[in-house]
Amino acid sequence: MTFDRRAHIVEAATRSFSLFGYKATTMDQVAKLANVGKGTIYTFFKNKEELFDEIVENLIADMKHAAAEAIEPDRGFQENIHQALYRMLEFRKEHQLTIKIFQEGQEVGTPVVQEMMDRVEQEILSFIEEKVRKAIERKQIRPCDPEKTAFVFIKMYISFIFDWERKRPPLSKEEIAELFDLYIIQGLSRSDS
Amino acid sequence: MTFDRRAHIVEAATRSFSLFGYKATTMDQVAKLANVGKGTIYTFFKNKEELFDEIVENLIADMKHAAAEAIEPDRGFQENIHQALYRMLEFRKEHQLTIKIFQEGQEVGTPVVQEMMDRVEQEILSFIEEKVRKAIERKQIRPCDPEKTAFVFIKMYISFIFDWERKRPPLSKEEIAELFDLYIIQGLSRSDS
DNA sequence: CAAATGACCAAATTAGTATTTTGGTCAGTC
DNA sequence: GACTGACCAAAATACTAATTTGGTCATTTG
Repeated sequence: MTFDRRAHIVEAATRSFSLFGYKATTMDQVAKLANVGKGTIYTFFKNKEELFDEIVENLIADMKHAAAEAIEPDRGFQENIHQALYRMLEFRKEHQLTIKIFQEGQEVGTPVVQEMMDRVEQEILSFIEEKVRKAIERKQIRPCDPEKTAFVFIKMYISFIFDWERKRPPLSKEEIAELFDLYIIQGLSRSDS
Repeated sequence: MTFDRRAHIVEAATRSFSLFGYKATTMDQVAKLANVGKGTIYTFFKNKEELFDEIVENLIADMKHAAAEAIEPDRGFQENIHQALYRMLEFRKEHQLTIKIFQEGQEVGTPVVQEMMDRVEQEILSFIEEKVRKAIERKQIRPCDPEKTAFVFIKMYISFIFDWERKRPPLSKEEIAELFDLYIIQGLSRSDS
């Protein structure tokens, strides 16, 4: 009957953070949701922030997993990058927890939450940077600074997925792939017909 | 002795908005700074927002002027776009009023101020969009959707000028020009040596 | 006796309120 | 009749009381 208490706590906290965000989640509430005395939480986690840390760590792992799944070795660099980036940002856009977190980080500005946002973004960056590095090695793309390149890729996708549709009809996944190809891969030069 | 009262008011208000932002600027203060009774302001402007409107309109005009100055017909499209975009974002970054406004819009979220931010961004977009349209006509670049293209240009420059240097050493004007050339104009395909 | 608990506490938040300030008006001045 | 500043309702702020919160630890429980 006595399930793994730690797992219960993490599960309950994940649900609460997803539903109410970081600030509005109280340790009392987590304890009740987890059917556990409040003190018990503190035998597994030093404090609220560390509990949140672990949950974000899980989230990042899930997101990386989703991105990795989107990649298929026999497809080209371009197609893989598109699938992976789209997947990660879709993830960020659809999962309750990321929605709440990014929202809270932006409008309330909780420092703990902002750190986590940065962590998530940094993780996406590393993932893409690695792919770019490999593509350069394999001469699939022109040589370039992998960090700046990954940075540009991500900023472009975020712009298309989040910013563009704040005042315009959203772009489909295919449209975004085309734009990525046109602007970043092909380039605008050479008006050859 | 009795200078143009309206001009005085605008001048005083500009100074106050630049110094304290929209919310923290009071009509009493503007009146005092302009050496004018408070009621007088309301003979020229319906309310605080309209006064602010006019000042932002001036700001936009100045910014467009700066951008237009950066353009020289005998230089290529690429160089001109770079100079114009850089100039506008530099303007936004250096002018007391834009700094205050964008800051207040972000952290306090005053609706009036956010509208103005949007207005400024929309204006930059139109300016660039027009340049892109002309470049396509003249076959200086590959055919493409001018709005999306202008959007990408701006997002990329904002990323490089504002976002990149939040956690990394800033990029020089030349570096940004090179990156713009590499990613958008040339493209990453074809690893020709 | 080790693991779990919840009453407990200082510190932080929030709710409630009195006070001040603000955008805007308009009767009166010059 | 252009201009003013005392005036007002509404909004913002400062202040305080009351509540809630993260975290602890003496006590209980299995």
